[in-house]
Amino acid sequence: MFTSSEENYLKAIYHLEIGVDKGVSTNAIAEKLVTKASSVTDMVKKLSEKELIIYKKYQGVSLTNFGKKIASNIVRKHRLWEVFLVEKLNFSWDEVHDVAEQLEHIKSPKLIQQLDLFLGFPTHDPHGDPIPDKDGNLKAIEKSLLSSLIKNESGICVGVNDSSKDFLQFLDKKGITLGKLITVLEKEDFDGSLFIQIDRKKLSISNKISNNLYIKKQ
Amino acid sequence: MFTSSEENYLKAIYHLEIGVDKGVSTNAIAEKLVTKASSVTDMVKKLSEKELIIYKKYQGVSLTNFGKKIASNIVRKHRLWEVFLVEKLNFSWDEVHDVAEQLEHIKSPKLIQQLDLFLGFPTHDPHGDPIPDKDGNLKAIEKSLLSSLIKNESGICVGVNDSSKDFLQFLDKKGITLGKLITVLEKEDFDGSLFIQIDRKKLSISNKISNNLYIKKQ
DNA sequence: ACATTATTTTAGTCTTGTCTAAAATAATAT
DNA sequence: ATATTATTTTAGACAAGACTAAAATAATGT
Ligand SMILES: [Mn+2]
Ligand SMILES: [Mn+2]
Ligand SMILES: [Mn+2]
Ligand SMILES: [Mn+2]
Repeated sequence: MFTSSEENYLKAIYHLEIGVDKGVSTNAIAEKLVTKASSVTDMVKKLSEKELIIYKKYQGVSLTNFGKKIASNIVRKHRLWEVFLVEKLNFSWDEVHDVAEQLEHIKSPKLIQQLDLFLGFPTHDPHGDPIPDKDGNLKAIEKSLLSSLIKNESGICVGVNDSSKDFLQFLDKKGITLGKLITVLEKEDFDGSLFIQIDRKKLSISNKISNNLYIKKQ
Repeated sequence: MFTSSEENYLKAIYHLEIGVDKGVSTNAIAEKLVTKASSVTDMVKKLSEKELIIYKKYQGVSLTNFGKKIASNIVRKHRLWEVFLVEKLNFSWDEVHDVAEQLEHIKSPKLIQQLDLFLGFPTHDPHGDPIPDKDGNLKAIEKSLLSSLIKNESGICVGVNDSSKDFLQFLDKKGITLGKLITVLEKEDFDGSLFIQIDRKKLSISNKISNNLYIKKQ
């Protein structure tokens, strides 16, 4: 149906337009896809021709319903494959992304339907991100940034805001994984750092870390 | 490392040079890949530049050891994915090929290593074809065409020579699947057709069929 | 041996997706 | 209001991988 390149542009726009009400800028897409603005302009014209996005010169772009459907399906495939890699093939959560970037472009509706079944219809990927259903709907989980907790509050770790290898490996090193209970013992006002309890360990984490960890308050 | 297109050419040459001692012809490759001879000439020059094949004008081509390694690895991936689709995702043997054609190009050594483990190190794919190991070696199974059996001989069905959807679905319809015991009850000399027993059923099959079914004699 | 046919290669073109450099437009600052 | 800067688009080029048509070479038949 569509080329891998087209799919990657749709996916980028899908992620970029979340939570913003104006069009996604050419430069934003270029940065996300590590390409040049001129290349983006070219592709954006093609996607517009195919009614996947709305595009007016200098105005940025937004997905049509059709485009949204295609894009969310790529995200769905990406996240299902990530679950597969972690649950069935012993990958760790910092190893799955690059492979999923390839697998998400495999074309076979039956494959994804059966994979979904095989995995037991997961709703979230290994990073806590929701998996869209066939219609693109996603089950929003109520979550807050760890940095928003105050002293003596606690919650379960349910996701990350930054999925980079570096950050995920850092969390592993500190013993922070999804499902763990975190309690805020102290909060330093001057730098926003937290002194937390996780398992039997107490540790101090910077504001940069707590701004990238999602918690389900309890 | 290599593009999907390059990998497809290498795989085609790999399959075509089995059992022949002279170079694989341009036309043979073109036919297998459903492309034009001129396109093949172009690609063959590139692969030759990269030391994947030996090519001299008008002489046909053959894989170098390096090319053979790359090609057998694609075949390995193709067949492991076919096993996965049948064993884990409820695909039937006539549905797996097209998806495997895509999956074989996914680049991740860890993925294949873990898939192999997950599947229990299978040696053959759903069509009875051997799965090359990491070094390209394949475990040859002794097998004969069903058409070579004589009256009252029998054997286990271990593979197909034709993996087309049509043929595989025909076999399903007749209840012929890998692992089944087949006994030749009668052999007609004038058309080579066989009257065989499989399970409790007796049926007649044409020479065209028996020429595409591999049997392990017993 | 030579004419005919089949195969392979070359030459030139096209599409996709990228790039650089330059031009056009929009946003911002004085 | 105008100058400066930032963003976006256009123009032109390139590489990969395909194609058609024509030329070159090899194979075959008489
Ligand atoms: Mn990912
Ligand atoms: Mn993810
Ligand atoms: Mn196959
Ligand atoms: Mn097979």
